Amino acid sequence: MARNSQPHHDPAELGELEREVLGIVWRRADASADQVREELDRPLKDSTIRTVLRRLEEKGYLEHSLDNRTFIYRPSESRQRVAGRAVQRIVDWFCAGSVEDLLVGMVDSKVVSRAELERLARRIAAAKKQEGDKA
Amino acid sequence: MARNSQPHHDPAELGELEREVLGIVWRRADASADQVREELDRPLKDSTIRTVLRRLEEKGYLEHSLDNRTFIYRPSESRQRVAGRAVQRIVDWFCAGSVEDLLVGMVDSKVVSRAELERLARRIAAAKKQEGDKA
DNA sequence: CCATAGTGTTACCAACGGTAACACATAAGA
DNA sequence: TCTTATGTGTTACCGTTGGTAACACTATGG
Repeated sequence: MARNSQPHHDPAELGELEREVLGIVWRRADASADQVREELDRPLKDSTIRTVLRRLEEKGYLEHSLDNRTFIYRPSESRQRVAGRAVQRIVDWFCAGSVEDLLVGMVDSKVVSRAELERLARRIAAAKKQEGDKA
Repeated sequence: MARNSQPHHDPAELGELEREVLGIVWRRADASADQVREELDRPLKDSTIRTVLRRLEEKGYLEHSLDNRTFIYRPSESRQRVAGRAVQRIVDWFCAGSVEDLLVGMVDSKVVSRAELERLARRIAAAKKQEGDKA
């Protein structure tokens, strides 16, 4: 299931290399296969990179345009957005849909540092205030 | 990588059925293979369930004890804790380690409802106050 | 017209997860 | 004691996914 026809892809099902490449494209905002390869530590063949890029596009993470017969890939979505959905999935799976529950767990397991939590709370408050009335 | 010898397992690499089974054990707090099977909608063979349970134990999510030659499985960790680490991984991968960044993304993509955010902020504040001074 | 640089296609293999059969042990009843 | 039920251990098969790449094709620039 979920492997059907839903428009929204599934960030957890990215492999190591795919994540790495996607990360590079996100960092650079756009990239050709060659540029990606240059930013990789591992010495991978050109076809490898291109396969990964194509797969990422098939999965909906990237789009490409042409720059003079060279494919320029750009992210379809911000990494925050993708991350957000990934977290949503985790929440659904493991926390019965409750984000609070998740946060409690993160506090409990010290996944989040206290300092981070503090800034986080501030940030949330700000976001809430900012969007608080519309909708 | 990460498939090496680290003590901490990787929640994203659970399959559909594995998550389902793990969820059942979490809900029940403990369960035998038969009990798990009864709670599943799908009609799966006994050996299937047991294979999944064993794999979950190998991956570190479950432990078992004997109740009169029957294996009783129990979670090794709370689901919140596992979820917490899963989120941590996502943050590392997609948000350069910044939880704030993630939260901003979640707000942005409306993954979290405003009501949830509100309760969340309250909860964080409470947790912060509660544990605020020790450590 | 040829070489260079890029794409499209196809493939191979290991690992994983879903699914299960079968063999083995042993407690419990006949 | 012999047998049956019940539960475990082992092994396997198969489809999908991801890492990796070769090779063929096309068109551009010299």
